[in-house]
Amino acid sequence: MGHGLILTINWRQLNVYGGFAVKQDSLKSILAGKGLRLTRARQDIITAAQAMKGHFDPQNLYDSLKEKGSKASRASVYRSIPVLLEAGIISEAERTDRCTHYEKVTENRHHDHLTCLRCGTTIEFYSPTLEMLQDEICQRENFKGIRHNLDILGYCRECVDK
Amino acid sequence: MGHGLILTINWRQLNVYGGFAVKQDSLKSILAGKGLRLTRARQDIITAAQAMKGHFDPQNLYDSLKEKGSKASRASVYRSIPVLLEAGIISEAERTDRCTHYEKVTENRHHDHLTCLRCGTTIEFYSPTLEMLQDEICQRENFKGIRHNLDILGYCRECVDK
DNA sequence: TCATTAGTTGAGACAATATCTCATTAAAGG
DNA sequence: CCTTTAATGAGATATTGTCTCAACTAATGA
Repeated sequence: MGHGLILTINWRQLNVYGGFAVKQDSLKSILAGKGLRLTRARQDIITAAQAMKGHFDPQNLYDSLKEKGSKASRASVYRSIPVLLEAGIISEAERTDRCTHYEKVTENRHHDHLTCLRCGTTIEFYSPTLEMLQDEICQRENFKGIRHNLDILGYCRECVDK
Repeated sequence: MGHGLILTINWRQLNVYGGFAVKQDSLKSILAGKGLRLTRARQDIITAAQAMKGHFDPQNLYDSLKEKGSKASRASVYRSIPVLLEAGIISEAERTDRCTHYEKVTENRHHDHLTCLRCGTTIEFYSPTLEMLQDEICQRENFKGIRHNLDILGYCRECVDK
């Protein structure tokens, strides 16, 4: 499971995550393969998303764009999110009552989250067994799993006694 | 994991889920123990929640109340949801981009969901192994798990080829 | 280079969802 | 009853997400 799409793998190879630039031409051709264009707004959004630290929601991303002086609109941010998801640039981190949070895809592999109900801290974890188990469940139910969200809510070490 | 709280267990014992009435006195005393009152609005909301079939969101619940002629306001519905959750009367079913969906807690044990990205169908499943695995993960991370949400997104049997 | 085509955009309207305010009501316990 | 205080309803407000549409621009081919 995890990120799954072939496109994801290409993106991962194309992007150098230490702060280096993305190879524009290759990026462009991948988008082209999907009938998409690498426009200014899309570039700005991709750059901003890759510069985000930790979890962020669409509004955070928009704010960050404004800070950098980009003209990209809120609508474009929302419109780009499915693209960024499918391209493997970002992934869903957690869904709150308010909105969905995302995080950039880095060299880290897929992971799930423990979220503290008191202080809001999130602890990332990855369990291969859990991933396999989910694949099994999907098979059993004749379901083609694409991705998943597992959020375990509770209390972290610091908050458990309070 | 699953529902976890002591209060939940009490509720489960108090409520007869086949359509019988909730024992008002016990219910009241439990609320009292938390400094809460069993008001008319709260009663209506609890009754309505228990009468809901399948998944529902706050608006569905409010609509249902109006159908039954209750005066309870939308604000009260939103205000009651955390209470109903903690009391184990409802549980979170899934979070969409728009809002959170809930379902009443019945004699069915806790389960997770497979959600089809195309037609929106949800398939419920329960895996004891998966539950145990999560407990292990929590232990490993020194985290006190209270509840969790696992939503596997993908394509169901009918939609996988389309 | 220029013209055509079609995907994309920004702005703001709009819709949907959630929270807040506050005067009023009504439980609970004397 | 009376007091105290949680809870309420109504509507204002804030937040979040989608939609429309004229203008723009990337891609393509002449």
